[in-house]
Order: sequence, then C-alpha cells, then structure tokens
Amino acid sequence: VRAAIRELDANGLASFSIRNLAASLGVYPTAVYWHIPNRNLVLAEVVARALEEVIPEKDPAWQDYIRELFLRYRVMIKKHPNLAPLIGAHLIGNSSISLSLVERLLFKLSSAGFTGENLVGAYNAVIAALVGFVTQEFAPIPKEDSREWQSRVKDRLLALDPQAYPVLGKNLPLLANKAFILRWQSGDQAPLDKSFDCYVDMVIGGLENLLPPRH
Amino acid sequence: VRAAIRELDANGLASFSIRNLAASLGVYPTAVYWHIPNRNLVLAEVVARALEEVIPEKDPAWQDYIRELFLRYRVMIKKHPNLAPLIGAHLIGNSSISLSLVERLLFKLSSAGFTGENLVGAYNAVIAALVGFVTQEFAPIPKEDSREWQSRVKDRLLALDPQAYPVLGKNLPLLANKAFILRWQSGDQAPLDKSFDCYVDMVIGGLENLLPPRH
DNA sequence: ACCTGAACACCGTTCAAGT
DNA sequence: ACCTGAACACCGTTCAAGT
Repeated sequence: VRAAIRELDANGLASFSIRNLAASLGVYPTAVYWHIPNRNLVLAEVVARALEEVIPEKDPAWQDYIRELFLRYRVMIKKHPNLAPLIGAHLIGNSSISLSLVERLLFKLSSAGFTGENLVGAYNAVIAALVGFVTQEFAPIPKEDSREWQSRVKDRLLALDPQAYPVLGKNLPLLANKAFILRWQSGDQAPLDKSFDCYVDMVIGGLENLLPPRH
Repeated sequence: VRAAIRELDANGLASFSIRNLAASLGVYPTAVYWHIPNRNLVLAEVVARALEEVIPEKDPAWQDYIRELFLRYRVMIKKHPNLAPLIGAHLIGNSSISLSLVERLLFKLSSAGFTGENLVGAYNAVIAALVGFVTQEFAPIPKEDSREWQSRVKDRLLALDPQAYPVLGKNLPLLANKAFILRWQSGDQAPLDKSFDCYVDMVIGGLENLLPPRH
C-alpha cells in the first residue's frame, strides 16, 4: 500500500498499474497477485489509509468540527492530489474506509440537533460537500495532450466576445484560471484557497439553516 | 459523439474505448483517428453535449434558478450516470463546455448581489456543490468484482459493533445503502432523493447567508 | 476524403511451474 | 510461503498503404 501511494503521487491514477507497482518493488507483475486479489482492492486500501489522517483530533463545537474536517481533507488531498478522483468519484473505497470517520461525524451532527431522516440528510450533505469541492479543485488535466488542451481552454477565454458574455467578460481577470470550467490548471498549480473558505462558510451557514427549530 | 454517448451509457467509462467505439460504428479502430485527434477529445465533446441540456430555460429569482440548475443536472446524470465521474472529477470538459452556462450563472449571482471576489467565491461554491453531490451519488461501483465488493461493504455494516459505533448503530436502518460510505449500490440503483433536496436547501440557505449586507 | 492493416508499447489477470 | 514465466484478451496511437 505504501508503494502504491508512492506510485500514485509520482505518476497519477491514469498511469497507476499493477505492472508499474510490481516494477517499483523489484518484482514480477504476477507476484503482486499473491498478496492482493486485484487492482481495485489496492486502491481501496490506499483510500482508507489516506482518510485516516483526515479525522479531526480535537472536539470543538460542531460548526468548528466541520470546518476542521473540511480543512484537513483539503490538506490531505494537497499532499496526494492524484487520489482526489478516486475518493470523489468512485465507490471503491466504501469497503475499506474507517467507520470511525462516519461515527464521529454522525455524533457531532446529532449533538447539533439533527435526528432521524434529518440526520441522514445532513450527513449526506456534509460528505457530499466535503469531497465535492476538492475533487473538482484537484481534478487532473488530460495527461497526454496537456499542452494543446491548456491552450484550447486559455485561448477561447482570451478570444471571448464581451458583448455575448458581459458578466464573464467584465470579471475575466478575476475568473481566468481561478474558477471552475474556466481553468487550465488543476488545484496543485492554481489553488482556489479563497473560494474554498467561502464554500466552507456556505456549508456551515446552510447547515445551521437546516436545523430543526429547538422547542 | 452520439455513438460515444451510446457506448458510455451501455458499458460505462471504464469500458469505453476507441476500439469499441469503432466496432459499434462498423469500422476499424484506426479510422476513428481521421475524425478526432484522441480519446480525450471525444470525451470532452460528450461532456459539452450533455451539459447543454442542463441550462435552465426559465428565468426566475436567483434562488429558484439555482434550485432548477441543481435538479436539471441531476436529471441529466440520471439519464447518463456513467458521465458523472467524467464531469465531476476530470478537467477534460473545460475545453468544450458552453460558456453560456457560466455566463447565465454569473449573471444570476450578480443579480443576487455578489460582486468581485464574492462573485468568484459564490460561483465556485455553486459549481462545486452542483457537481459534488451527484458525482458521488452516481459514482460507479467496481466493475469486475462487484459481487464480492458489495458483500464486503454490506457485511461489515451488518456485523458492526453497536457499542463501538453507537450513533451509527442506532441509525443503521436509515443509513445502510442510503448514505455515503455506507452504500453498496450507486445512485441509479439506490437514489438519494431526500438527501439531495436537503442538500439543495443547504446550498441556497448558505448562499443567502453569504450575501454581503445591502446598504 | 476516408478507411484498412500492420505494428508498437502498453494493460489486468490466470495458471502452471519453480524454489 | 512466495516468486517466476508464459499466455490471453485487451488497450491508445502511429504510420504506411489502399481506394
């Protein structure tokens, strides 16, 4: 699993193969299959290990717990950006991810006042939000033809007709390479720090808004 | 592009190959390369085409516009669940996605009162939230060993120690296969309708909360 | 203009054989 | 217990050749 993480950090998910993993361990590809049943289970273990360090250690008010959880998740992905699509867009990890993460979050949300169906809704909303922003922020750019791809994105923005797209045109300097769909670099090159703070505020504010009225 | 969407709907992203695409068109694999430069550009066009139908047609208050946008995105992904990871976890689409989508959303957010850096923050928060939930809801399960994988997820939940995980244990019937990390089916089999509504409320409430005070 | 066909450098995985 | 080695059915992409 450690070797797999090294490989993923170095070469990305698209290039991760059992054959490369074996080579990095100085062993024949087929030897790996004595230790693990298949490629997906290697990735599941990688995801589980990475998420271990995301669980907050402190135990503050629920709002701060959630903020801390979001920040820690993003810090982890900054260290391992190539894991972003794996956690955010595949269910592979579900068989291995620690249930402590889940229990702790559920506990915090129920202490906030969510119960029953509301607890489920709030939990799902938090997990979705936790993973959603960062998955997209650190989504990989196409590997083979990255140069051409980057200039296609960039050029069509610079050549944009401000008559046809007035708000976009007016705010282009603020948006170019700093907003989703308008970026030609991923989060490791062009992080969206400010927007992420904004997003976390939105999530916490929205959750407070969702709380059933105290009686 | 139409043939590619058919292939993706039928067999998923993992199985999508230029060779299969060519076969479905009754042609040699290499013939495809006369029409498109590479596999990624096929996928970029697919993403762009799918997102066209997501733009709301009506022009209501910004809160309802955003709700409509979220609902339409989810309806589209319900029709093409295998596109979820492509849009949510890769930047491939950025070179082809229609800028009208962006302009319309920016216009609505600026009409709500967001300007400058706040506009960027709100825009990024909305796009992240829009794609985040649905990407995870419809994330594919491992293809080859789906049976074993499903029972691994299911069995460890059913065998869970309620002493060690009290909140999780107590709410297990509400959570099993209905909450992120605790699911063994994807959104096409086990949709998270209620949680999604909850999530949209959270996002809109959070955005209102984010608005700079009127003067 | 558009397709065939051979070729190259890759994959995950199985299975028999070694030590 | 753990690894080698051959093999199978796949990939994306290039390049020369056909019509």
